[in-house]
Amino acid sequence: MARPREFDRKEVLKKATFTFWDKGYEATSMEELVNVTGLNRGSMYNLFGNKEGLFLATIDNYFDFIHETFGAPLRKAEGLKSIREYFALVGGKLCKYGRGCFFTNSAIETKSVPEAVNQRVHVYFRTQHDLFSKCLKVAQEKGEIPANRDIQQISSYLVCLTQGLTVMSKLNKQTKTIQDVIDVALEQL
Amino acid sequence: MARPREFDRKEVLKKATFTFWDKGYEATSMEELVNVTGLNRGSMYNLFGNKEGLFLATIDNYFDFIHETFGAPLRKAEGLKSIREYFALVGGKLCKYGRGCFFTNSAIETKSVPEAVNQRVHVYFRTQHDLFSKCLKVAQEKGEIPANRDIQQISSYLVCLTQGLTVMSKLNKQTKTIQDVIDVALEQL
DNA sequence: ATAATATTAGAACACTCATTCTATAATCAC
DNA sequence: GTGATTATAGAATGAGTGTTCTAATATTAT
Repeated sequence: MARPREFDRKEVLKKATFTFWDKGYEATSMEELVNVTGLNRGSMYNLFGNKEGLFLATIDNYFDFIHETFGAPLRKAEGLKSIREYFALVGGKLCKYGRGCFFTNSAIETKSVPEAVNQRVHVYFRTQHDLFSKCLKVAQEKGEIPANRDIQQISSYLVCLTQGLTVMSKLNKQTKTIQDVIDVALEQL
Repeated sequence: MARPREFDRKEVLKKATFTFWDKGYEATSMEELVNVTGLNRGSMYNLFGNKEGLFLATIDNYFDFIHETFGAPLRKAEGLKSIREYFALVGGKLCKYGRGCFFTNSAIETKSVPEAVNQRVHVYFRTQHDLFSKCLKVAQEKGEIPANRDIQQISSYLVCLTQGLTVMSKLNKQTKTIQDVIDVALEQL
């Protein structure tokens, strides 16, 4: 039998995620990742293969985080209430972390990032769109929004809103501005 | 007297701008910039000092481009009409180029980009906010929007919308989706 | 204790990066 | 022409990159 690991894969991944999320794929060096995780270089390559593999792992890790944290209100699909709850949550967290969204950041960096990451980013935004659609459908059944409104259109609008908020949170850290935008944006629903 | 230049500074800058705009600061090498501009390495450093200087020059060049192209309808300040015109223009160009907005991309890359660039990015978004405000004020005077609405709030919302569209144009190149979002977003104004 | 396996620390490698330097060629005023 | 100046082509530099390798150390079942 062999010597057991001295580190926790989850912990390592978490630290790497924050680093990539903060600085992007290209600007983050393995040197820095080794320092920040405290993990040995060799163990790093053993665990994740290479920089691409590690980045993919952090993207997956982030997806799980998003799914748990922000997906929850949308999956309840209780109509407009769920959507308002979602944006309240997003607004709060965006201001708190000030890093924007890891997926959005990677979407902007699309030309440098491994192709597998681009695919996951697309899946994520499609998932988000679908979740909005389901909530809006319920809202329509409840009579919260007019029956003649195009749900796909509004879903795209809400995806756009999320991405806009994401960028703003990297520029302007004032919680009030983010909250103002959410208020105006959801007024019409 | 000395030998005259064989290149046009404006042309060089244009090519460099597209490259940085497309790939970002960190992922673009001087090697590539030398190839893409056709300019000699030495002349490059003579003209712009270093990579930072060149990037700053492209950011300024891009600002002028934006100011001329997209600023025009907003500076007319004819109320809601100007704002609708602006988003029609933005929607069209975003889809056509598929590069997003150079300022937004740089805002996301904020940690790697020279500090002077971050300052310019902030100035740009403040300018955009102010232009929206002026248009909305006129709209309010004309009675196009209710007198009790908060203009600063709506301006922030429109800035957010622009940034969201920008990100979407890098993800989804369908013109229809972009147009759909603009339609929904401006419905309430 | 021994054998087997894993982790560690860090040297080594090949490559790319931004930048500088050198030598040559081209242009102009005189 | 001469001399001054500048562009050009590309070699050279030194630091940083992702990755691999080596040797030593630690752990555990037997």
